[in-house]
Amino acid sequence: MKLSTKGHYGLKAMYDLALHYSNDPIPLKTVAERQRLSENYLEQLIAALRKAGLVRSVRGAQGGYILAKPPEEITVGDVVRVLEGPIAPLECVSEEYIGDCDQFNYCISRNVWAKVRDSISDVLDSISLADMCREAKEIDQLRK
Amino acid sequence: MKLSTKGHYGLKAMYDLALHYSNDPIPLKTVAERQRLSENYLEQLIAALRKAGLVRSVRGAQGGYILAKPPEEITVGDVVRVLEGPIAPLECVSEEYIGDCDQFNYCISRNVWAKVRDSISDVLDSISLADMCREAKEIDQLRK
DNA sequence: ATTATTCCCTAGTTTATTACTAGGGATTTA
DNA sequence: TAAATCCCTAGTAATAAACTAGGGAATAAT
Repeated sequence: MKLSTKGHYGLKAMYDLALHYSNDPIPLKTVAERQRLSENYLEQLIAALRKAGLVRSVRGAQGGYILAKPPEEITVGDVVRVLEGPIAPLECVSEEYIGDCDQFNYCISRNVWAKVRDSISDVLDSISLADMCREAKEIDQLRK
Repeated sequence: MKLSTKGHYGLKAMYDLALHYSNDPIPLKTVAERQRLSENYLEQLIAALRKAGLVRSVRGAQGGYILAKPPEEITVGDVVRVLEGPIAPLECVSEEYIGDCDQFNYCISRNVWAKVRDSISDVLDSISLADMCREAKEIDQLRK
């Protein structure tokens, strides 16, 4: 029952872009350093996020990445779905499943995984990047 | 974001044992046939479940497996934890984590996965094998 | 113009895991 | 004693994860 690092790293990157959200693009190198991630690897992840329309890129010197929408309008679910594929603990509970499982319609254990999927989706879709930034601020307050 | 087949197959087997729960043990061969699983593979899974105390085994002819407790007292969470390890979308949100992540205490994305973990746990712990049997019966009723 | 910066793309690599298969031994009932 | 059954270990093929490496294309600053 595991996530890959893709979702985790990708979310960290998006969170970083949200924390520093402005009109100026942020170079990936900066993000990678701040979040301590491999830049080359992160490149691959953010490419997927760009193709999905969650970030915009600006090429050339002084270039970088910016969120395509304000942090309030991007949820963790959006990010995770791009990087990890559809949320589905098992293939056959994916919304996109076109399968050949002969027990499809009366598989009881399948119903269990469908419930799990729904609860994961609910959580991920209920948290925006802005929520994460807010939480970070609160934690910072408590420290002082 | 995937489960392995272990959890799925193992749950199917436990569900099968629950459906046919009585004083007599059920040979694994029967379970494997009914649930269409590889017997050899299932052996490995049920060995883990036995060591965890969820099923009892009876050796020799007329032997087989029986649930160690009535279906009401075994949850899906019990089964899944044995086969998939602790419920944790990421290592560092496992209860058992003894780690070296330097951002441990202020990693915001980690908090997200902790929420996911809790919601998965809630779902899995709220469903017993008996619940699954009941659901199967209801579906069967609707069909008639 | 040129150089430095940055995004962009693809291919290769290492390691681990998954999902088995295979086969033999131990135990018990008929 | 034979058949049924659990029990255990080792091997294996395929896949995916998590990168590394390196070069090309676009743009801004000089």
